[in-house]
Amino acid sequence: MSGPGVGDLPASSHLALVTTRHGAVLATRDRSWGIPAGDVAGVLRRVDAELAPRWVWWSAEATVSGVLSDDPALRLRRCWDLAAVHRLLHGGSLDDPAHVWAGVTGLDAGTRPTSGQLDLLRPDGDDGDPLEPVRPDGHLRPDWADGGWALGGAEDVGRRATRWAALALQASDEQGRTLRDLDAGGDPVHTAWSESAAALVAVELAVTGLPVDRDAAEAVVAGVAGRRAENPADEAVVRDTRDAPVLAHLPGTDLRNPASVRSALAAVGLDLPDTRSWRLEQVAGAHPAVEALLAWRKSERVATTYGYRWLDTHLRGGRLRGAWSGSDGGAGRMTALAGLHSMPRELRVAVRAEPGHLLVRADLGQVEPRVLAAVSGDPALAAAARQDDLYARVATQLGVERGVAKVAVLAAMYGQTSGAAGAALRDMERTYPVALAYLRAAQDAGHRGDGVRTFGGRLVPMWDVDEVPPEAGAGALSAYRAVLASRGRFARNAVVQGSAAELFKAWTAGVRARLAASGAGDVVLCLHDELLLHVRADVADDVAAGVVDELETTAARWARCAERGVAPVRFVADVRVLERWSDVS
DNA sequence: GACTCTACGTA
DNA sequence: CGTACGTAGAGTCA
Repeated sequence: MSGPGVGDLPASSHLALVTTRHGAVLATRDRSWGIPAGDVAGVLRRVDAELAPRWVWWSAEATVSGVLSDDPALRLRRCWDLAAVHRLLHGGSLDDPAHVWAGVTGLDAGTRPTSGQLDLLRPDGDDGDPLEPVRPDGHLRPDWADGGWALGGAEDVGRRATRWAALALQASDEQGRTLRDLDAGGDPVHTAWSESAAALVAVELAVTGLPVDRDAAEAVVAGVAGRRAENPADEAVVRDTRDAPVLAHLPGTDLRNPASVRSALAAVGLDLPDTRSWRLEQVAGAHPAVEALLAWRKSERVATTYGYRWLDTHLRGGRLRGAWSGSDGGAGRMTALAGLHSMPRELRVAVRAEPGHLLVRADLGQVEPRVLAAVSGDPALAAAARQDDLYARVATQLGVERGVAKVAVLAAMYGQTSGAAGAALRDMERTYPVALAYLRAAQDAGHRGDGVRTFGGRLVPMWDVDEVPPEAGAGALSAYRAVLASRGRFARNAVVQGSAAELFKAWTAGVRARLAASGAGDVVLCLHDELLLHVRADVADDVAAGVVDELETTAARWARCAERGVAPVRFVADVRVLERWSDVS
């Protein structure tokens, strides 16, 4: 068998893709094509270029990772990621085929069979045709759900892959129907597209990696944490050198044991409830040991987490790589391993464009309050969000200093009620009643234990809380109330943070599409509201302009939901062309 | 070895 | 009694 001819497929339609170690299968509703292993990347490249299908797969991770190892520059344009859409619709982090199929069929995933149960309870395997992935009870057979279908000879695997591809198409149709009926402020179907793109970006990011200059990185590490140790004994020498300045003030302290540090500080007259940095900073002048300890903490952080071991583990061939998730956590932000989301700013000087290339850094300004204005439909906050500096306008509207206004807005979104923010919050209630009511509704839902949905329709489920019996003591009761309150704060924040994540990913998906079309370069880092691109130097300025343009496209799409009470707001990005991430301009 | 606690880097 | 995430070291328990 060979790849499909161009005329064999309808353009711009859903096209299922399943990859195996023997090759791949493409399928429409009524036809399928097999592709031998060596041809997969080439055929996908050609079909994508000529027909621009929306590729349907169970997950980008399972389907595309292998293809990208053969052809790292392959950029498939549009996709429908069943796992990503499942998480959008149903929340949570479980998105394996068994859960996806349970979501599609409306079955309770908790009743799905597992391979263990199959062995124990059904020794005969008498649960239907082994060539049919769906059992009579509607669940996937465990040996299909866990990938067992892909084991065996090329012919058998090819047959099963064809069935698996057909099932993926069926699942995507059903997900699409559910999304179209979903009651959300935004556009769930479009969100499904961008969330699918984000899942693909996650796979691409793991392959592409962040360009890091090892010498520059090691120079930073050396300056902050000391030289590279030559052997385990030398390791102790370097560590003692780091510790010495603090031990001069607090002899005999185990710096890595918070209890030891706390009692050592108490011994010099500083009785603190804990030894966290922000608390130490409050008493910085009280004793020279505090300053030494703060400096030590910084260098110890680099030494243990972002030092030579980190570089040796994750930096290869000038690229720092880690696994990514396109939507993780409660609100569906992207996450990254290998410390890619939390490397200290000091190390950004080592993130450097390769020869002939430049970085394009773009970060969204004040994105969460702008998102709040849009999704809540608050006219006054939206008016502020049409300004370059939202907080300045809020300050005018509240009649306070800009700094106070910023704290008040952030406090409202995070659910803070104490301190100076508490007072400013009352002014917020008066000035932005619609936005505050929106936040309160989310908080109330979370408090009750009900899930909330983001603008794009992502379900953010709430966790269960053990009820306390009526005769419970005051302590148990207040602990219970505290847990309910934390659930409320989480929900209040999730509708903003999650919707902002959707805006970011829609923007990122568009930027990625432009990069793919022009061949200008790659997305190399996604940092919640900041994008880092690595592009050919000769087109860097064009790419930067495209990034701004793409943000306007994304914002306009959001504004099109205006008839549903969504306020048109402006989203702004600071876009710069740089050699090093740390560069100011 | 799995788990919790403390701590801290990023947004 | 301000949100989310990932990583590491020390301690606890088995």
